[in-house]
Amino acid sequence: MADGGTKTGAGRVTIRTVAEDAGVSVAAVSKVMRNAYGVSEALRLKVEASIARLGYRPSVAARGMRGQTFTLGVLLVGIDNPILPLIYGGIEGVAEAAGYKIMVGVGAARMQTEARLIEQMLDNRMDGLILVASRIAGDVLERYARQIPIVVVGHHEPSARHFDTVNNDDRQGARIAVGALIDAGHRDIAMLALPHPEDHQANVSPQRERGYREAMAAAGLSSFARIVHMPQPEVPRHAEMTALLSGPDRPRAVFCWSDLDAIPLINVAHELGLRVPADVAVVGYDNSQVAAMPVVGLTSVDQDARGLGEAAARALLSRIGGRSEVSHVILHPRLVCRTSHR
Amino acid sequence: MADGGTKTGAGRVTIRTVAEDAGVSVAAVSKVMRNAYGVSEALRLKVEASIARLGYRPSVAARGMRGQTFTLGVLLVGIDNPILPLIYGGIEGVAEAAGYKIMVGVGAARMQTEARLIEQMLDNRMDGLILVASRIAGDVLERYARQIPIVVVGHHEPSARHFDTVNNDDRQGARIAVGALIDAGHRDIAMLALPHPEDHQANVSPQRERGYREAMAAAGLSSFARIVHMPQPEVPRHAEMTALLSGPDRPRAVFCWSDLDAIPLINVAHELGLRVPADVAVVGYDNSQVAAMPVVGLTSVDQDARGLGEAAARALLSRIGGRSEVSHVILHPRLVCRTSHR
DNA sequence: ATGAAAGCGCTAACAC
DNA sequence: GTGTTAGCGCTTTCAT
Repeated sequence: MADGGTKTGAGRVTIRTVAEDAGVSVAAVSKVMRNAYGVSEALRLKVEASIARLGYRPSVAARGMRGQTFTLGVLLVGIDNPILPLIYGGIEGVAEAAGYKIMVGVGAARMQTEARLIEQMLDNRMDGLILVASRIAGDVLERYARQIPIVVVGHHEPSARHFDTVNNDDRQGARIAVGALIDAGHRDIAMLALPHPEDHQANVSPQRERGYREAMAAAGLSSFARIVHMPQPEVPRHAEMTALLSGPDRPRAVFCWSDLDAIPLINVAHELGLRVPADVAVVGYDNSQVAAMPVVGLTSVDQDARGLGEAAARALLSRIGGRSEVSHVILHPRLVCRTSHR
Repeated sequence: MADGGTKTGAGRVTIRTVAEDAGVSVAAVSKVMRNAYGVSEALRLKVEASIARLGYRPSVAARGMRGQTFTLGVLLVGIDNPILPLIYGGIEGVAEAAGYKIMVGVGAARMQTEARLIEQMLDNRMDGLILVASRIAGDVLERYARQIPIVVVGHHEPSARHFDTVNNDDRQGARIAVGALIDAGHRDIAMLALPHPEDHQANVSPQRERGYREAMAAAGLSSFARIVHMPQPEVPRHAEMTALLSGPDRPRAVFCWSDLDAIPLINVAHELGLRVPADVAVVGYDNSQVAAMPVVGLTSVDQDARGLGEAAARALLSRIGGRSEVSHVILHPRLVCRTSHR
């Protein structure tokens, strides 16, 4: 392997180097590093001086072999979903303030990859894990949760007992979105949803479908209700969307499970010469940056992504701190109105 | 801390567990794990059976204390740049095929954060580092490169000696973009660039500025050449762009250093009632997903982001493998034509 | 309050 | 070809 290496080579400053420099024991240095109990002010000062002078940085690897690594693992499903940076920002803010580092694992939305990623984090001795928009089933997570504190964001598992969840109220968000469409005078409102998942109600799309149905029913519009499930992610959605908007029974309005599909839908409408919202109104979910662009002007549900991240980090830290009762946080979404729905 | 823990607790399967189960020494197991030289087929089979049966996974932390971790660190500046997922995909493909894991560090574009991130990766005993769009100065990197193999993507340091670089030819890309504008009949072509960096020519924007000037000069249009530098990232660019497009000497065409600014510019034009490209033509750089949307239709330079990632990973692996001569890879960009430039 | 020493799980010499 | 063993840098009892 490469020469350099961080290995024991000549230069590397270890806890022992510091101890010798400060004229104390390694145990003393260790205690100072961890703010442990039982160090005199004088000793702490000496040690801190040496640490600063030598530029000592503890090895996370060595730490991980016995104690905490003070590192949180964050699992992201792909890095192309525009909501992720916001969630991540929230996590980072809280974690950093508490003196924790973050390592990110990026997984395509394949379940197998995700499981590998969790194990990788385990192998790296993270102190805790935040799973964002994971697709892994609840019972599998319960098993992992026995090995490491876990918080899940964007996946509804209200009956989970050994890991925490943080979500926005997807049903409510959908009701708000559909309500806005109804208030704007639309009746023939369709919904664009993800393909049917195997593990029923845990994912966000099915939750939003429920909210959609509830809102339609409450307005006496159940007869208009229809949910179009997108084909698998591998299949291009373009054809499906074109079919939806060019058929004879084209809906007058569409509530999309996510901006990820709402924005392409607006583009398909544009291609077909349909005006938004005059010919077809659209509301999305996530209030992503692209939605806010004037040429798009997509009305969208904002789920306070940063708040989700912050709540997740707080939950994880309290788990690490010893809490064992489960915690399920639900944040309230709000609608951001632009030009696409009325 | 939390009960569970991955610590030595009851269950954890270590190399010793495997050794006992297989009836061999720990060294034997270690060798099998690393495909090291000198293990009989019979022994290897026994050990592999035990590993599978016990579900053994080596601790990266422990590995890192003596040997390689088989983990590559990837430093991303923010996760909101749409080109990053592609680069990442390229890195991951090559790394995975070679049996390496990846850990991602996410840093806002603040330089101090980046340095911290590098040290964090060092602390975690990564085998090598890929820095994507880093802003860190070359001499600082040279220093870090003595401790760990480093490859930099999207930062021109042709004279670097201890770390490798992988880039697209930003000057050429700019020349192609400006050439397309000239071919479309435009003469009054401005360029939108990043704020002037301290470390002159290393970043991509200044390289693209050079290409812009060269192309303008070659066409005898130097008198039209003008580069508008965006304000610092904290300041909203909106006002600056509005000023550019609404002044009396509004340019007829704009080459933008990145889609990141080209897309907002198109939106500003839209707000001002300007038609693109009839009133103002626009060409961007990076060929991001949003650029491809029909409502945007942005002509943009594609720098083969996935190829950059793959080249970077290959370079890093060969560094780790022992190469010590420096390697500077340059890929060739191509223009993707849409509706915004003619 | 401080330090000595026993590991943590693994790799890499070095014996056999 | 296989096993023994000495660390890697740190945390953590347990003496002092």
